[in-house]
Amino acid sequence: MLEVKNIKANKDAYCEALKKRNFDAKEIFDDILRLDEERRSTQVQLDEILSQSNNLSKQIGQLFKEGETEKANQLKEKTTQLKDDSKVLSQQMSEISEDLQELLYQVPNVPHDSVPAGQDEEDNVEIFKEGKVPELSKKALPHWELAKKYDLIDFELGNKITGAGFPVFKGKGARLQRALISYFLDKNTEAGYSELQVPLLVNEESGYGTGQLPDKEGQMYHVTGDDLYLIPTSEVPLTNIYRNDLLEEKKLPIQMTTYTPCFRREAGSYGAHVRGLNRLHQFDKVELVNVVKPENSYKVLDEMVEHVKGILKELKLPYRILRLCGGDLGFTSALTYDFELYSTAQERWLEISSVSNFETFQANRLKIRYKNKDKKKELVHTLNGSSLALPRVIAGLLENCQTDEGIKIPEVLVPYTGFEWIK
RNA sequence: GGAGAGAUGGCAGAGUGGUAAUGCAGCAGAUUGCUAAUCUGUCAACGCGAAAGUGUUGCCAGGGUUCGAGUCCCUGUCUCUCCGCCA
Repeated sequence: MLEVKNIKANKDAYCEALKKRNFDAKEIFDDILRLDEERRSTQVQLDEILSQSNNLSKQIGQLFKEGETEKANQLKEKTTQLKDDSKVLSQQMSEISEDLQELLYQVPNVPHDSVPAGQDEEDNVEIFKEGKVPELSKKALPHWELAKKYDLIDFELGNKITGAGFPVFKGKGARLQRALISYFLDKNTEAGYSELQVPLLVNEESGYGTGQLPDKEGQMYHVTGDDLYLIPTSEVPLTNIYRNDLLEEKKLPIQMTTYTPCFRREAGSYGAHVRGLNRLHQFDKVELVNVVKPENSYKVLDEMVEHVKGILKELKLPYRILRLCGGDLGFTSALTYDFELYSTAQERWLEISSVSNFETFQANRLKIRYKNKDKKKELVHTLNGSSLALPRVIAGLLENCQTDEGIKIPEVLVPYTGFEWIK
């Protein structure tokens, strides 16, 4: 959620920047500023009336004490009008605030200067590429075939237990996944992140805090019996840890990492591109969240990108980094880099990580602030990134590391898996 | 799941209808010849004001009664104790 005072100060610049997202903000900004004016003038009137009514109450109390019942009763009559007025005004006040809130929720984050204009993923800009795409033999298989051949993942079994998109990992497949989780968490804690374990179910308030609600309600599994939501990403519980907090400056930066399963309904996405591990209803992910001072956020964003690069480099997997264009940028993000792993057998790129700076957009909704040097309260910047989404890393790993003899496990993982080959 | 008790500022803790004591911590200022003491000020949100200031709101949340609610009534949430169940 954008801050009204910033919209006021930078209206034209924001409008221009939002065009990169193909979002026409002019009208909605006018409405927001108008409602903000209304809200303030209404508050002035309301405060005045309440002030009078408080004064009268005090007088009445005093008169009763002194036994001047008649005078007190006279004053009581005067409060009736004030009461009616204040009811009307406070009703107006809450309507205006609600309308204002609703409009603010509709405006996406203002893209960073470096974000290219564009319609969709076609317009994303590749900024980095690394790792050799292996030359595979004619016999190379996509990961779902490999998973079957080596009995690593059973997709049909998941259908039986739950439904499509809930695979069962088996044997070395399960072990490989566990190894990757441990490896990622170790890399993250080495880099200074503190490891947490968080709830997989969140309440409505948390959903609003990070922006999954109200827009993306249909993407989350809703546990109606207790009115809770299964997390679509651990960003939700992690970032909500600091909801409504006023942090001390010395506490920043806060760096958190966690491993959780993620649950997404993915309604309406079926077809060839969702085969195998490409798109699941339940998948594992190791996440990074940073809560930082505004002046450091872009430096931290770069560090996160370097950190994820380091992991992929060690795994020796071919990947590229994209700077997302305005049209592909998530609603809450100011700047996002996507990491894509090349899936050799499928001959396509798979998104395995997304690293974003939300600036104050989430912090404003979540009310995460800190006291700066001048003792002024200021919103923090929040950032998050995956490190990494497990199923697609496994898909790419299986496909890229396959040989005629079997699947060769990357060296750095061997201490975690306890085996070098899947044969 | 059943029964009972409770929820007040960063923390501790008073307050049963008249407008939130007090203590500790933190921060700021003053003062005293130094790891400290003492005194004063200092909660948050939203406004108004050029500023000094100043108004409103906030005692778990949401409603209600009242001229006036931390206090009374209704609903919900959470915590604690006991019982039941249980990895």
